[in-house]
Amino acid sequence: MTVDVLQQTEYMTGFIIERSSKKMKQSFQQVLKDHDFNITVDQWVVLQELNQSNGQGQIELASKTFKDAPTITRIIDILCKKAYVERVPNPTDRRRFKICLTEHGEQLVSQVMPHVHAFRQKAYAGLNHKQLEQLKTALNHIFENLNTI
Amino acid sequence: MTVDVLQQTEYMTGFIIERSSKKMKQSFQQVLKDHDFNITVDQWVVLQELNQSNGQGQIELASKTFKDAPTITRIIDILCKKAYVERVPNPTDRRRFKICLTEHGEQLVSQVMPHVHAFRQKAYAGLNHKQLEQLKTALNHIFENLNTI
DNA sequence: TACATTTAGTTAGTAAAACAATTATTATCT
DNA sequence: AGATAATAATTGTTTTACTAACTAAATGTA
Repeated sequence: MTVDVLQQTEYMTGFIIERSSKKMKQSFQQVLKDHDFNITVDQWVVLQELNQSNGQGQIELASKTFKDAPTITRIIDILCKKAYVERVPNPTDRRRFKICLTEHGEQLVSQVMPHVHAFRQKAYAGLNHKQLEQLKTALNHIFENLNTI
Repeated sequence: MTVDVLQQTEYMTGFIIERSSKKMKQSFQQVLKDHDFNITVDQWVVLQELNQSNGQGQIELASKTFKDAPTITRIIDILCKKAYVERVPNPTDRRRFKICLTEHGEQLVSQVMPHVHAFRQKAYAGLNHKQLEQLKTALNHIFENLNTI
């Protein structure tokens, strides 16, 4: 293995990570569109996180979805307009809101979930548990390498 | 291994792919900023591709960088304003341009490259060649799973 | 040649990401 | 209590993603 080939390997890695990430987003967006769900993938990620833990503040949502506060503000704005969530004032801290799924939002989540499972089956087909674990380990390793202060 | 844990594994995988991809982009953007290179990561990707093969058309650039045509149009607009590239008319096809690095652009590329190499060393530290190959294989597998028509 | 189709690139509008700056509220610390 | 710092959320700006509609040029075909 020459140095040049190794450099090529490392060059391609960043591209391949970004490309697969983009493709997953594009592909699931197409699923949402095909079934006439009028939401984006990023809006879905927030809805799903609320479905797991309803009533979170925007800071917590930002952290769990790996988005920043302004992005969450705007996504919540849109989801409120669509009546999938509502900002409930937090009586113990008037800076905060509890972001809560509406009944309409809960219905949407339960309608989308089967398509999520089908999408994962398609995306990860041919990869066994060990391969998925190694994939996550390597990506988390890269993340931690770059997450230093 | 229960079904629930496997589902959890698969759930996290998409998040981890996106998170590491975002982190790489954010982290390299910080490198560019720290050294006062007034370009974005996406602009850099185009410059680097031109450095490898100068004079490509915009369609080819879009394909190689996994961006779409309108995005390439705007990135080229910006890079032209910054005088790093220029649109050279293609005499054999008047719809097309050859996108060419200027001398100024070539200088920028040669100044940025050392930081790219340092960034890769940091990002992939602790991962051996086999691990990087397996990482790429798994991600390409996912990409191909989703790339069907 | 004339007509339709394809291709390269641009333009416009909405959604999202990153960053900085700002406002309002709460917490902390003499 | 009063000044200061920290926190939650919003606003503004630039850039990118995606879609659709559009221009102009090239290609295919009757």
